[in-house]
Amino acid sequence: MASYRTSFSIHNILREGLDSPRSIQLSGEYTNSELLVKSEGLSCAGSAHSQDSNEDESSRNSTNVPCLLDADTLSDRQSCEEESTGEEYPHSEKQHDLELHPDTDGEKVDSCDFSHHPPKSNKKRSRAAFSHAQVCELERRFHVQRYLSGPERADLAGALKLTETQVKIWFQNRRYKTKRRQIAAELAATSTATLAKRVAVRVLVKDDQRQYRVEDAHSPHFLPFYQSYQYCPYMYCIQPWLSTTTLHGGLY
DNA sequence: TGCGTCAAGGGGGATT
DNA sequence: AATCCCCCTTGACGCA
Repeated sequence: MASYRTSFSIHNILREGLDSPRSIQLSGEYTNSELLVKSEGLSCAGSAHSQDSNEDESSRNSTNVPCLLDADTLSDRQSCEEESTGEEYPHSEKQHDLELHPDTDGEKVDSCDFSHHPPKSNKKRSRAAFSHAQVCELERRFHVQRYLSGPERADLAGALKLTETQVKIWFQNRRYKTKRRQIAAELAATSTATLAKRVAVRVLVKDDQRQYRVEDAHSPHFLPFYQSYQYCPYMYCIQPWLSTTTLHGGLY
């Protein structure tokens, strides 16, 4: 596993946030000290992030919410202790480059400093890994508002030392991720309910006559139709709208 | 090594 | 034309 390191640290962010006029307090939603606590103590850890399904309009209007993280987001990143005590953050070369040239975009990948990891190919794409503090702040902001205006995006990008494009794409991906999870959850709920209510029944018919007694259907070899897909995947090809001539002696 | 996650690529539509 | 968005895919990465 490659560990990306730059001389850039959270303290740099925090120091800039404290010293520069572009304070980390972007829209009165959080303060420098809050970010300091979050970054050094990382109060976001283990918090019960609002589930995606709960990210409703009300959350957009809320202010000063604690820094929150998805469980998965938290889990697949380094521990807070690691990040908070270390002077350096994992960053890709691209990320480093983007920070050095905040106005540039993806094309800059090829001109990255690969002194630590010589490129195998000039076209090899590297994936930026945002720091825990950056993700934490992005998540917190996302929880407050799911869409950013141009100036808001610029402020957030500046505060987090990311490009506006990175912030934009992060919010885009985050919204899509939220939607996917919500759909998956709804699908799981409805399919469970549907399966409980509806059971597909196979009926063997020939010459308009049922070819078995009803009680036979309870025998193990009469699998429900949907179960038979598991064993006969090609069965989905059998369409119910096929002509009766075709299906006589077959399955309905 | 397969799989899940995630930042980014890119197509296509809507808006200005 | 520029910009944003959604949607899906790609490629890198980390983990069991």
